[in-house]
Amino acid sequence: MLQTHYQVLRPLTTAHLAQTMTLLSLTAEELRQQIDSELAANPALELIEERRCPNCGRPLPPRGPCPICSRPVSLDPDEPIVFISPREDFYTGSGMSQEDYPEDNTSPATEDLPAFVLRQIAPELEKPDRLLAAYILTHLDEDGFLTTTLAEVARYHHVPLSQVEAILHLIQRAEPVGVGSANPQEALLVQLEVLSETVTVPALAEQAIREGMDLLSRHQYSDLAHLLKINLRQAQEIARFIGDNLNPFPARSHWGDARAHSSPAFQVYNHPDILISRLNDRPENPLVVEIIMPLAGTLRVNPLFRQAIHQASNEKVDDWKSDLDRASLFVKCLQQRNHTMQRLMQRIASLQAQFILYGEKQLIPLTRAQLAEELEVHESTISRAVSNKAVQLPNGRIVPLSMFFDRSLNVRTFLRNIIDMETRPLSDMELVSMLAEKGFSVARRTVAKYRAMEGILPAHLRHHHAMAHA
DNA sequence: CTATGGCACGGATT
DNA sequence: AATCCGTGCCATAG
Repeated sequence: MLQTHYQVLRPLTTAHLAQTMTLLSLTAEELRQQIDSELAANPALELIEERRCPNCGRPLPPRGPCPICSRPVSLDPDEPIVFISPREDFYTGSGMSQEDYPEDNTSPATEDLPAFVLRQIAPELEKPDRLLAAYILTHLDEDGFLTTTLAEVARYHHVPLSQVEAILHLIQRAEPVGVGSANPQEALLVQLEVLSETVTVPALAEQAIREGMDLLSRHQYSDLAHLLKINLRQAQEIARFIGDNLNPFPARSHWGDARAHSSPAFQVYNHPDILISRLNDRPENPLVVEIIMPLAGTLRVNPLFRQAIHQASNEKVDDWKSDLDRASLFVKCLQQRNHTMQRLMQRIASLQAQFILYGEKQLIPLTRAQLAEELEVHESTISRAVSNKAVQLPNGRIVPLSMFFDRSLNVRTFLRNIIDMETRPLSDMELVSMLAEKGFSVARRTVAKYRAMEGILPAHLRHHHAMAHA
């Protein structure tokens, strides 16, 4: 069913293997950078124009017909359609400029973020610094994060790094506070610092963000408590403070359209690397899985370059030849990455279709090792492919791809459910038997841990707030 | 005495 | 080889 036009599916050389592995573990965003630099460095590589399906207007995968329109009618409706989807528009890569901010969108503050910020800080800057600030501000994504590095800016403008740092310092402290940070963590730290000038903040909040960022975003409060050497309740208080007062995405216009459950829910999500939706949004249709290729068009070895090599002068010919080899290697590796991702997602989407459609209760336990065996690849291949990637589910939630391998998520969801519906606070022991009825055998101690993970207080501290459901 | 969190151990997973 | 996760044991709080 996968029409793969290339002969080589098995790495031929160690170079091939190494590069494929590297590419596999990159997110779409990182892949974009990799491709950009490769394209810039190698004249033998060529980007050919994007093809769109004449029928539905979608960008087409590198080869073959439109995966949606040309789908055989007889196709098994339970089998997801998986394909590589070139969508440059998802990324505000290197060439982004002001008009990327839509005018008609939301508050006046976001109508033109760079100008808005620049206005605030311009009075404090000399003219050359103002230019530098403007330059930095054009390298923000829609969450207000830097899409470049300070070192790069400094190099580009031939100024000392310290100067750039000073300007960024100003930018970050302008509204929206934290804008221009490299990542959510940095943004939170800046916000915390600014906040601490006016109000008192929890003593360990900074350490929590600095060292426990991932625990925080995954609601693993017990582990956070452990890390900070405090008790669970204090950890939850800190998390709550952070969730209430700080915003990991300072410039995000609508942040949290798919909010999670109870507590201060914030999740660190980047752009999705994979999109899952339902064909035409019709419930009876199969799932559509798009693996994002952050590129408008297709990469290939430039045939003209290949011809020209015969006329190359003798001293150049070796260089050209190596360019050619590199280019074709790169293209091959890219194809291999896509092929692996496609097979992987095909299998995952098929196995976890119920989860994708009906939620966390339906998640079936799945290990990377198991999948590796089925797909006949090495375990580490699956690991690389899964790590650092984000998936957008049909309901709009963006979750890490690793969630498909979460061994206990379904149990925890049931647990949450039981506690939501309880009429009197149930002890962990009672919860164990409730779960047993649902077919989960877990130890008492484990229930306690799951509770903590979900940020649910122990029985004697739970009261009844039967209402409060949206 | 009961309920729960800390710590640590071992097996599974990455 | 390193890390994660479920579990048992024990101390402590109520």
